[in-house]
Parts: sequence; C-alpha cells; structure tokens
Amino acid sequence: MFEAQLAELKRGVVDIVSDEEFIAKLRKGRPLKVKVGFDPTAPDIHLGHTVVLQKMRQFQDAGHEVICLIGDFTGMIGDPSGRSATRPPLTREEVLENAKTYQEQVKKILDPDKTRMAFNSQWMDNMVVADFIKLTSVQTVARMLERDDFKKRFQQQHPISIHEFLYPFIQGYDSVALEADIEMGGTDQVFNLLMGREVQKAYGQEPQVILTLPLLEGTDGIQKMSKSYNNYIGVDDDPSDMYGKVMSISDELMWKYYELLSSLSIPQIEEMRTTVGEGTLHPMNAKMRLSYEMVERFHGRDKAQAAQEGFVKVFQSRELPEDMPEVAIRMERPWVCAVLKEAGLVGGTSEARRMISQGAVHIDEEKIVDGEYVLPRGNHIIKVGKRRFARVEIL
RNA sequence: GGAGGGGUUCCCGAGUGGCCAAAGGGAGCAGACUGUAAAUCUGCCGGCGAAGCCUACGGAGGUUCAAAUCCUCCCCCCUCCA
Repeated sequence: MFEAQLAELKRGVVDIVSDEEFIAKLRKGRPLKVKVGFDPTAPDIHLGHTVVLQKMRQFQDAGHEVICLIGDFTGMIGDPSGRSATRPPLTREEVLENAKTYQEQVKKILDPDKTRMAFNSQWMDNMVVADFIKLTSVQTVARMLERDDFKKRFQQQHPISIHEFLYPFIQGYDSVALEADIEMGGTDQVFNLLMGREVQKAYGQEPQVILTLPLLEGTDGIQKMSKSYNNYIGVDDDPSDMYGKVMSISDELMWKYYELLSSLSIPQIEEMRTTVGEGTLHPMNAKMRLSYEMVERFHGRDKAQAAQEGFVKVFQSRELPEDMPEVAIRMERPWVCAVLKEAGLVGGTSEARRMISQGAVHIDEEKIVDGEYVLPRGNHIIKVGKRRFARVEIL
C-alpha cells in the first residue's frame, strides 16, 4: 500500500532530495505541507504549469495539504534589472486580481476545497532590515554564483543585480514561514528549492524535501513553455486554439507531452510510439488524440469534439471554419488594406500590402492580388494566411 | 575614485561622414511541398493611401550641404586597478 503510493508520487519526478527524507516524512502519518511557488506577474496558467499542478493533485488525493504560494512581495517590488523587458511593479490590487485568476484556473486541476493560497507579502512586508540581513547570512557569494544562470551571466559579463541575489532568500524564507515539508518546482528551480532547505536549517526547522519536475518545452520546441516566449498553450485558450497549438508541436516533442500531460499510462504511450514507428499509426493521428485529450480536459468533451471537427475542416479539407469573428466596418472607401487593418486581421496597412503581395489574402474565396482593390459594400469573408478569418460587413 | 571597453531595429551582431530603414544570423510572418510535424526552397520582415514622407542606431545639445558614424555633456553596462 505504502509502496504503491510512493511509486505513484515519484512518477515523472526528475530528482528527489532526498529519498530517505521523503520516505521518513511520508511515514509521519500526518498531512504534509506541500509548497509550490507561483509568479504573480503572469496570471495565465499554461500546460507547463499543469505538470506540477497534476503532481500537486496527487498529493491532495493522498491526503496532504498543498499550498500555492503567490510571490506577491517580489512582484510588488518589480524587477528593474537591465534592459530586459522592464517588469513594472504590480500594485496590491493587481496582485489580488491575478491571484483570483490563478485560483480559477488552478481549480481545473486541483481540488478547490483543499487548496490553500498564500501570499509572501504577509510575512515579508513587515520584515525589518536587521532580520533580512540575518537571513542573507546563511549563504555566501561564492555559493550564489554556483547557480547556473548566475554563473553563466557572470562569465558572459552580463549584469546581475543585487536584488536578484536576494530573491532566493525570500523564497527560502517562505518555506520557513509556511513550515513546508515538501517543495516542488521545475528543474530550473533546483537552486531556489535547495535554498529553502538551507534557510530552514538555519531557522531550526527540519529541511523540506525537494521534488523537481521536468520542464515542458513550448510550441517552438526549444524554450521552456512560458508566456514571455509566447510559446505557451494556456489552459484558458479557446478550444480550437488549444487544439491547433498542440497540433503544431513537433512529432518528437509530442512524446514528451504525452508523458508529462496525458492520462495514458507509460506502457500505453510506449505502445503507441511503437506503432507510429512501425508506420501503422500516422503520427498526425497520434497527435490528434493528444490534442483532443487536452481540449477535453480543460473544456469538456463537446468542445473537444467540435475543435477536432473544426480542425479537420479548416486545415485538412481547406474549408471555411464554422464560426469566425464578425466585424462591421463603416468606411468612406473600403480599401482592402484599410479593411484588413480595421478588421484586426493585420497590424497595419504596411502588413496588409505585404500579405497581399505574398498572395495570402483571400476575399470570398478569391485571391486578392491588387493592393489598391476596393471592396464592394456588403458582407464578405476575408481570409489572411491559413488561420486568420473574419466575416466582415462593410457599411 | 582611476584606467579601459561597450550601449545599433524583437534577439544576437556588422557598420566609424553620404551608396543606411542600416550587412549577416536567429526568431517571426507569408508562399511552395505537407500532416498547421520535421527538413527544404522562395519571399517578406519600422510606419504611413506610399510619389514620396515620417520615425529609428542609450539621452540631450553641437559641427556639417549631409551624422549610427565627428565634438560636448549626461545616463547605463562590463573589465581591471583601488
């Protein structure tokens, strides 16, 4: 019984620090506090997050307490580092707003009744400088520079600001404040997670056990899924978007998605992989199954069905989609480029001209080649590229 | 505090007076081929009803017919010394 539960909890986990401690904690027979930190700046949960969320769910189902720690304190300070896209500090209202969004989205995976949200501003707001300095004394500069990204940036002579050094201490202290038994995160978080152990030890607590989970690459197949790389598949993406995005990942990456996201067992996935390898199953069909499963998970069976049908229709039969945005435009002279811009199909008239010259614009199934074309009044179906459609009425 | 190097378009990175909306690569977009896969090929890749004009090479001034390029001051980053 215990063994089976342990195996389930360890499934898909990359690394545990340490195994013995993990087992010892589980044997305590009380609900353990499982902490996972979230960034309050981007309140959009994507499939990458769901890897850890699903693991959290397992802990919940095993009777443990999971805590979503929102790093609102650091979010309110903001990140003034270098020329990298300046992250403006969030106000308390924004943080709360974002947290609410999180809660809504997280519900799709976690048991809402058993999920606790915590905010680190609760203890960080009132920490006095002397205490903070004491906190930072648990670590040395040399140790800090061991962290991979710091090391790299240091070697490449890129700036590292002091506050970036400080954040890990706060994350570590959060574990003290919550008395975390376990903290989970992506493999890129190892350093911060270990810091939690150091800080807890320094504060006389039993160090948390660390579980790291694999990072999921985004739709580009290279960077980890993240809003800032714009390669993410959000759990709130609309069904056909979500379906399409999953379809656009590479065949190779599909297997990782299966392993990390699908509810299929590992042997089932391996079997499918074999049949694809043998040529009995078309990789596209394997991917469609995955896309369907994802949409079904977050939007339900009906939407998944519809998304799949829509996909087949638009991209395989090259037909027009069922529903497309409808726009009414009032214009003196309905010049194509202006219409495209107004309808939100292109960013500007320059882009519109470009699209036309590249043969990407179709109006009422007819390719437009003239950049000066003026549309007649009435209803039109405009298509730009493969996936941008709009039903436009010109008044 | 001193000495030196550097800040270029989404990113990396060339450019040291006009030929620069600025090489090359990456990303992205579009087209062909396909399975919205990969690979490949082609084109586009600041904005503007587009002739031309406007905005852009850290910021502000200046020299010049002409400045990303030269001068002055300022801001920021990095390295070494202290």
